[in-house]
Amino acid sequence: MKPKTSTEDHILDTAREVFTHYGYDGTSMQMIADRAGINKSLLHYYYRSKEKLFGQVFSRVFSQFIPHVGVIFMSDMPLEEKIRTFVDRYIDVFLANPYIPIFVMQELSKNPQHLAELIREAGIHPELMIGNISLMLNGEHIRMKDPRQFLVNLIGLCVFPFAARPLIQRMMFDNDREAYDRFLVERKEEVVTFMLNAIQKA
Amino acid sequence: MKPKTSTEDHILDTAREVFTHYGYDGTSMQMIADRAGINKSLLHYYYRSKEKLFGQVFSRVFSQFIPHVGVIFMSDMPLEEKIRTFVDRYIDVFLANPYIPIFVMQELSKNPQHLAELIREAGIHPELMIGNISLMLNGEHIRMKDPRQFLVNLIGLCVFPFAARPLIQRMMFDNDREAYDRFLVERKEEVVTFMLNAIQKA
DNA sequence: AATTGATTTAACCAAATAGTCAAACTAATT
DNA sequence: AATTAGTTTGACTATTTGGTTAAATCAATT
Repeated sequence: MKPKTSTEDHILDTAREVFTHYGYDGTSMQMIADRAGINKSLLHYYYRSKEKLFGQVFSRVFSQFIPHVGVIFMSDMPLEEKIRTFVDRYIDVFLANPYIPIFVMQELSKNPQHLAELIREAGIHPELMIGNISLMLNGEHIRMKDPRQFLVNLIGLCVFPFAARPLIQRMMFDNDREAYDRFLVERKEEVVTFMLNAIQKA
Repeated sequence: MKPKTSTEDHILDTAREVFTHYGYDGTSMQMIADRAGINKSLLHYYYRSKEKLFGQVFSRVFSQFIPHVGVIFMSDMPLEEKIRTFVDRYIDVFLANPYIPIFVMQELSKNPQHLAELIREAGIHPELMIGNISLMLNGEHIRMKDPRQFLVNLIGLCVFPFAARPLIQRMMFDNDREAYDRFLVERKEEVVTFMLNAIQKA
């Protein structure tokens, strides 16, 4: 009972799975076709080339990776709740799609040329975001004043455990997948209190 | 006036450059040969296959990526100095070899099979490290008790800005390379005080 | 100068790759 | 039943890939 457009979407979904796991160079059109259970020519029929297909996948995944900080930090929640909301949602995204962080960072590192376009395309306005957070950090009781350091710390604390998952899981958790998943969930609260303690004046 | 063994080493160095930037799949033997200014067959003469060559490169780079926390945290420095020393050295490694973080994480994510062997080979003993840090966090004035969360936070704060460099540099620094380099240096001190504030009891 | 061993090269091979194309199939319309 | 337009396939191509091999070059020793 697939809807009419199923094939095209099915290809995109499969391509996303394979590309995000193995990267652009590590993925062949044949792999995608096999995994999708269709003929390779169909990939070219719907998406003209590997690059085009990859482009579609990447811009989707990219907009998931870029945290829409603006929306959350623009609201009138108290600081603590802003941080908590952000951490919560962001970590959830990665729990559902574990390969996103490495994938995005690796591909961007290999060719950052289209980055400007991607940012525009995703409707992100970094300057606003920065200015916004700068205001927020202006309070009397806040130690940390640099919005950039704040953001890098906050995002890094969320992203890193996913990017380095194999390593950490093996070295610190006896390669026990479930134990590491529990760790990641506990981490939501941990990151929030960690951030709050760190930015407040002693 | 190259020393006798120059070719073999030259190949390994060049391979490291290319592999770390473009990844295993993104690198061809021809690329390495060209960049090294030698014939492709020489690569096979000295290192029998692409996998073997890559293996040598990876285990070298891997041992640079794994922070030798043990040595530093086993010493009798005061806590603050331990953290400062660690952050300082670790960030310096990446300032000198910017591609290491993404490279290691990406390749490990694609195939984590040899990880156990690599860890053994690098002479790392995670359990000792963990136990060690656990003791250190036992002080009355320390809030954070979980050595794993501590380590992931500490390492993540150092690694992330390098892994996500293209993104952060573009979004927060107008793609100004030098500005971002300054940011990274300032960050050494920032991370230290950030960590100290975060782990201490309010 | 001749011999010997290690180094370096050019020519080659089989497999895999992205991409093309015409033919076959499907389903709806006339 | 015939036509038509969209979909799917298998066969094909040109290029690139990792890898092999025999010949050429080089450097030291006799």
